[in-house]
Amino acid sequence: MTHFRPDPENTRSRILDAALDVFSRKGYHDTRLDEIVSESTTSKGSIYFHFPNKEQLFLALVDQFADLLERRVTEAIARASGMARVRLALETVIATFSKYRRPAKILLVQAVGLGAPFENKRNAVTDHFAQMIACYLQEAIDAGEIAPVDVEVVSHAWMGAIYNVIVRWVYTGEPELPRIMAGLLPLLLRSVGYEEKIGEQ
Amino acid sequence: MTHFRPDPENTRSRILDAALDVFSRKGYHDTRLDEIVSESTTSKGSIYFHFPNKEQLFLALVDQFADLLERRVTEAIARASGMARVRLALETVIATFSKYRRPAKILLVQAVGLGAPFENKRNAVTDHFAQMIACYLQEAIDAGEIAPVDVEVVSHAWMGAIYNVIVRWVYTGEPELPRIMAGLLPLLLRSVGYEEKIGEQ
Amino acid sequence: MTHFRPDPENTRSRILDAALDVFSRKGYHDTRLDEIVSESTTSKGSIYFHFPNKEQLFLALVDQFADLLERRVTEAIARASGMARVRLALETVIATFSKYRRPAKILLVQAVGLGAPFENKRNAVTDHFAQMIACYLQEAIDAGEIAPVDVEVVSHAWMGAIYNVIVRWVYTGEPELPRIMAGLLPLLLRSVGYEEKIGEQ
Amino acid sequence: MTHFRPDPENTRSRILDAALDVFSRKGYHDTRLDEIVSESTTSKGSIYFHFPNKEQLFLALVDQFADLLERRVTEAIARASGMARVRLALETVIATFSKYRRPAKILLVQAVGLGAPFENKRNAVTDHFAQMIACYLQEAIDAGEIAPVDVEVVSHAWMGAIYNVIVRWVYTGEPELPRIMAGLLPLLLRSVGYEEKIGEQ
DNA sequence: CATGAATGAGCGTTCATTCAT
DNA sequence: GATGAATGAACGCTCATTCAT
Repeated sequence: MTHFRPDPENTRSRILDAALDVFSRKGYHDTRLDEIVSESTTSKGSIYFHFPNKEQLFLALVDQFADLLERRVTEAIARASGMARVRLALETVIATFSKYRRPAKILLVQAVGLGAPFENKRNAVTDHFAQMIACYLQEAIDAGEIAPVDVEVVSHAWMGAIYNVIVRWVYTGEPELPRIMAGLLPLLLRSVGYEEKIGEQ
Repeated sequence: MTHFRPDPENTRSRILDAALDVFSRKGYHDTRLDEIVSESTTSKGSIYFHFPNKEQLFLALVDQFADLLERRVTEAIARASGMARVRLALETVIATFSKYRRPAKILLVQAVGLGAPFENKRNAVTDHFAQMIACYLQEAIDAGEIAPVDVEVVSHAWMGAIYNVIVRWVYTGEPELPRIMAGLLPLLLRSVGYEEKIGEQ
Repeated sequence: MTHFRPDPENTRSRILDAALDVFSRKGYHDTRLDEIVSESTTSKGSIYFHFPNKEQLFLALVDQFADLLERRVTEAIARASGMARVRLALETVIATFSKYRRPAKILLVQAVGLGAPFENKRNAVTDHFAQMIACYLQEAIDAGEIAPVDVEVVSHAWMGAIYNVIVRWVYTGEPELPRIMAGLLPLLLRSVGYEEKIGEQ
Repeated sequence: MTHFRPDPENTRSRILDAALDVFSRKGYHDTRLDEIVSESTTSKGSIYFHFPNKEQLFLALVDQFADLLERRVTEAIARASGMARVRLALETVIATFSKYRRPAKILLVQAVGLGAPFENKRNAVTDHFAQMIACYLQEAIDAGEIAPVDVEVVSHAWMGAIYNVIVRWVYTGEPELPRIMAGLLPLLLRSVGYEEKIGEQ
């Protein structure tokens, strides 16, 4: 057999693309390496050249998306403060999940309930953003923008609220994104007694 | 002289107990039927006499807990109406998850990300309670107790909020249950503009 | 498929028989589990039910033969002493190798040059018998039957001499066993200055 | 300005050196081409430029050492005859094995038990020297230096004796070389009734 | 000549499921 | 009803070999 090499430098990307597709559709355990192989027009050997094993290939996808999420949020809140920053963080998380359906499904669904090496992954990402939000919330409380609340509980509740609505949207496509944006964000902010002024943003 | 005759229901229960224990600790895929066999002091054959296969054994546990949840909530809201009923429903869901740590873990974690035959299960349970809550919320809105909101978004956001806080508690034991109860419920109610009166249960 | 079970208790033996046959013909690495499966009229699962892995299956054969060798020699020398005992030990080793061609090939050829878990096996067996012989030789020296020699060197040289002649016989069938018996034993005994009396034994 | 042009023989040697090292340490099957690559600071392609495949690379080492052995023995016995020639041949074989520990291990251990293409190799080398010795022995018998013996059995027994003592020394370093030299050679010669005169080299 | 990414046939091992006892 | 030895399809992973650069 001749080695068809249409774009030598991109083998790794082609693998990641195919893996993202198959993993997000079938989940970790129902994904066969052979499916990724054929979908990526590479070979088993290539996968194992670029990734140590199936698990690490999966985790590479999760990490890749977690990093993207982090970057987006960090950029978004760069010049904001107080509740505006909280709002931007939440908004960016929702928007990013919405924009990247398949990575979102991998992080929020397929990475759940796996064994020890994975389990912490989703929780780690969640905790990271929850802590970030808790921190900003506390600042808003200290600044007197909102009344005191249990920021730890609030931040994790918010992450869960976002996750669940997004997961449902990932699966069913409902409710439509505008409705989510319009309904979810005010709901979260209202839960800490922060009413957005009409016409803002 | 009477022979020792094993109580059939007893065997089935021993299997379910062992399955609950192992599944909740290791998850669906990392659980070997052999582990359930040894933990239940039964046999492979017994498991396959009482359950058609591994999948159905797992689902039996999920169903069992979903039914319990349903019963508890139904009882709790029997004589209430309006936002009081909403409050009771949420409260009961949280309380029941808290009381049954391992079944909660199975429903909220281990049943996630499995193949088609499973994932409908978790989503079905979630949807069921979300719809129930959406329905009661709508009544409260119609009754003028709270301002109009997107009940579909709200109910799924609430379920997610509860799930995530509970999942974290299942894993880490934090925050302590009283704090969850004190922090989460008011948060959810406040998110639809419903302030509990001081002193109210 | 129905489970054909002609002799339920003998599955393990059938596996060992087939393994002995295939391993002795092809060597450890060139033996495929599938070949043992078909030759044993069992299944892959059965092999892994009775043995933890390929390596241990192979070692079971080696150990089995090493034990047999030990037993034979021990019985043979039970009531002898001095050089007569030495002679009997050597004779029994040669005779047993000759009688069990395939196990001999496994121990003397196929178990050589494998990785760490095996390597010591052949050496261990060799050392064991060499030490035994060295011990008896020393007694014969102390008793004045033969002149002093380096018993450590002698015993290992003897084992090697026997091994090599047997290995050649295993491969080529030459020289014929009587010639080996007639030529090898006197050679070894003469090497320590012990001449057998004509007509003895 | 002259370009740096790698000496082709140098590359080939580096590969052989690395191969000798790794093969002698890990054996044929446990050696990965990648290990030889890194140890030789060359590349996969280089190995396949200089050798047709792994097997031939291994055999090149065996042949190289067999040739050396042959040369040494031939030189040593050039001007001798009768039992003196036999003694010199044996002595040179032992001395050469002792001097080249790693090649000896490859020939005597790692080349054993491999598939058809190899095992003829080790056996061929053994047979070659055995026949050479058998031939010289026969001459000594014909010349009346020693009593008649089965030269075929004797020569293979001798090779085995030497091999086994050397193999043990290769693994354990025991017994020390002088003891081997002092003990093994007289033992072999005595086995055919040839007593060295005191004071003789 | 040298390089190393790419290939893919091949194999050991797992484990849910079956069924004779 | 209970038991556990037996089954075999299925899969992750290895590694010698190739060849475009």
